[in-house]
Amino acid sequence: MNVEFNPSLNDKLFVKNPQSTELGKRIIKEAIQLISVIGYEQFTFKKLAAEIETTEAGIYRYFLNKHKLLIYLVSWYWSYLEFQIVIQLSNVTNPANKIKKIMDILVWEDNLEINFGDFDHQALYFIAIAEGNKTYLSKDVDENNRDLLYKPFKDLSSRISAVFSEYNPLYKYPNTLASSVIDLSHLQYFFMHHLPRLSDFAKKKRPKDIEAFLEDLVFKTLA
Amino acid sequence: MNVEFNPSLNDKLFVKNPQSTELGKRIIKEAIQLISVIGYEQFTFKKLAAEIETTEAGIYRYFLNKHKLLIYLVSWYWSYLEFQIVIQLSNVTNPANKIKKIMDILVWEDNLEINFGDFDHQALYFIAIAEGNKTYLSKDVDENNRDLLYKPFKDLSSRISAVFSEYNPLYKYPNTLASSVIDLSHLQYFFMHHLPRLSDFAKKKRPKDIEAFLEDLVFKTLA
DNA sequence: ATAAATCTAATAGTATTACTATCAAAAGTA
DNA sequence: TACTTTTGATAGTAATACTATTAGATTTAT
Repeated sequence: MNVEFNPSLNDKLFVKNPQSTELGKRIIKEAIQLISVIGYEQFTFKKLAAEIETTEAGIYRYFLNKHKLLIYLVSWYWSYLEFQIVIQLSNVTNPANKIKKIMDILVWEDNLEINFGDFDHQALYFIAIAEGNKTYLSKDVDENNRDLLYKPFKDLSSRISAVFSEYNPLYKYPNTLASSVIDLSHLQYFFMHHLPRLSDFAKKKRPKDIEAFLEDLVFKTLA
Repeated sequence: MNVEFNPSLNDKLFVKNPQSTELGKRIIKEAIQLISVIGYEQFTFKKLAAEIETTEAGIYRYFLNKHKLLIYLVSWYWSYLEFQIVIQLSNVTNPANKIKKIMDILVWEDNLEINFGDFDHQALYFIAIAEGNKTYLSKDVDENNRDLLYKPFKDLSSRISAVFSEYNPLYKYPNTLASSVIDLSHLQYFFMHHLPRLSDFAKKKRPKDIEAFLEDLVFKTLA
């Protein structure tokens, strides 16, 4: 199945909109591949340029630096998750079921039947896991925040928070719990694969176990 | 009050033990200052060398690169937290009180009356918050893990996990919950100050509120 | 249809970063 | 005194993170 999904990301993320040209789209597609393979630190515009057979300067025409490119990719991912939540919750009325659905969306299996755009979704998921919080854990966080670069992340969090409040209007920390759950869905996936002693799921490495942990945590906390 | 606390950190973290010489100790002290001010990305050995009036090469004699130096600093911090837990829990018998004490240690006020070593403890706390997970969110995580570089973090997590299991031996995910709580204690401090919509404490910015959130979360989850 | 304007690509640079190597002076130690 | 360790100073390299300039291609205006 193939549906259109084109989130309108903040202008300040790019010099020139990569969705507007063929080269721009190739930059996005190959950047996802390359970052997921070699990691953000080892990733350079020069290496990316070599992959897509253009020049460094060609990429600078689209993105000011690699940090903005990372924020662009991860923002796309947050928007995508929010969109998933909106459509998958559209015909669910029971708040408990909504929460279960959200946990299912946050923790992936590679069970995605709907593909948006021509790129490797799982690679983008891995980028969100391993590099996602580098988008804000930097000294320019306040400036970027003023430019609204983290809006997709906050929108996602707010939407989850709203469901938590629907389930229990008296719970005092819905925003904190929502941002925590998003973060943990990634962190525990990483620990499960790389730092087993920090996890209880390292033997079987089943994403479903992380989902169970998060569901248990959320339902008990909201009870 | 001044007490000795010198964790013996893994040999592979450094080329030459910085605790063994005066210059080494100055490197640690000023690195903490500099990283907390300009952030890990902007931090370079050249800038650090300028601060302490030595040369770049002088610092390379102690640390292979800035990533190892960061892991060194953060490892020191994990060891320090574990030590705090050990001493502060030594005369507490009630598991619930132990958990409260742990949350209190994880979330700081600048209420530290005991100082170990000659450096800015709060600056190191800020480094742990903003840069801590960059120590493992990198492509060399598996190699570093084989070299046992993350042992202090895991030891801390295991100790907390053990208290959770003491409180409720039937809880299925003590390790996951422990590593989650450590991470969240930092993440929510960061959100509270920089990304308010992701937090419920941005108005008052009181660390005690984060502590209350975590306590509530842990006790309900373990119940 | 042609000139002007604009958009894109390619080349060539620079400053900084992340190192490595070497050599000699100073200081502490046996 | 000799020996080892520590520090300092200098110099250099490869890679990174950009910037500036120009030429070619494409679009638009007349």
